[in-house]
Amino acid sequence: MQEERSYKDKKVISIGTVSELTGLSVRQIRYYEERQLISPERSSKGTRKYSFSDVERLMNIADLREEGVQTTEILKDIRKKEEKSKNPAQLRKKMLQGQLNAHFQYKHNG
Amino acid sequence: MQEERSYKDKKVISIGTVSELTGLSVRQIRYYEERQLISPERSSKGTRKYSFSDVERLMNIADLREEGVQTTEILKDIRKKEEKSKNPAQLRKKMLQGQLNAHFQYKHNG
DNA sequence: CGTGTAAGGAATTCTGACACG
DNA sequence: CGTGTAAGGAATTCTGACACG
Repeated sequence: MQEERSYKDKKVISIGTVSELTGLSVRQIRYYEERQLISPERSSKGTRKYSFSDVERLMNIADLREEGVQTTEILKDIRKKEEKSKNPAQLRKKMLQGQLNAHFQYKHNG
Repeated sequence: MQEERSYKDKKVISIGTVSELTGLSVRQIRYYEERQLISPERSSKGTRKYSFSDVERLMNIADLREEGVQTTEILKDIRKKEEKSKNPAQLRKKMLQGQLNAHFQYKHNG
């Protein structure tokens, strides 16, 4: 419905609410922005506004940080993922490759 | 995907942002709550939180108010609509009736 | 590197109330 | 009835910085 997508990406949530939603401190959320892991928008008065997508991404970041992954590494991961989603042809190719791998593995094991 | 639905109904937007999104004043938004046209949640510290659904409803309310419809009437409208969406069988019946009406009207006019 | 905290200021939100109509 | 506004207080958000490690 296209409308649904816009809800997920619309930046309307303030940092305090994001903090509650993710369990991260306000300080952490601002720091991840400094490291370019997220890019909130600014409201007319300068307060940060986040989308549900941002919240999800922050939860991923939180998980990775708990595993000890540094923000620099996380940034690389994010860039890889974005590259993929911007190149559907390449994505399909990789998925096909995955299926082929699974296929041959099945034959070998069977 | 079920997830999408949750974005639309999750109450995370503060009143100032809702005001920007709808063009209504903060005073108006609070008043419509007093008249039971909307029911935001309260955050841990007592601030009102709205969902995208609430924002949409407020835009409808704004349109009706501009036409001069009083809040009491708007409340009735809302209750009617909610009744319908809670009774799918009745809803289908009404839609069928609508189709029948359109059919006969067509025959008469043609 | 990643995060806590105190600092000072600006803007938000809340409630109850008075005003106008 | 519907909405604006001033009032006083509490909580939020912002930035730049110092601290620890």
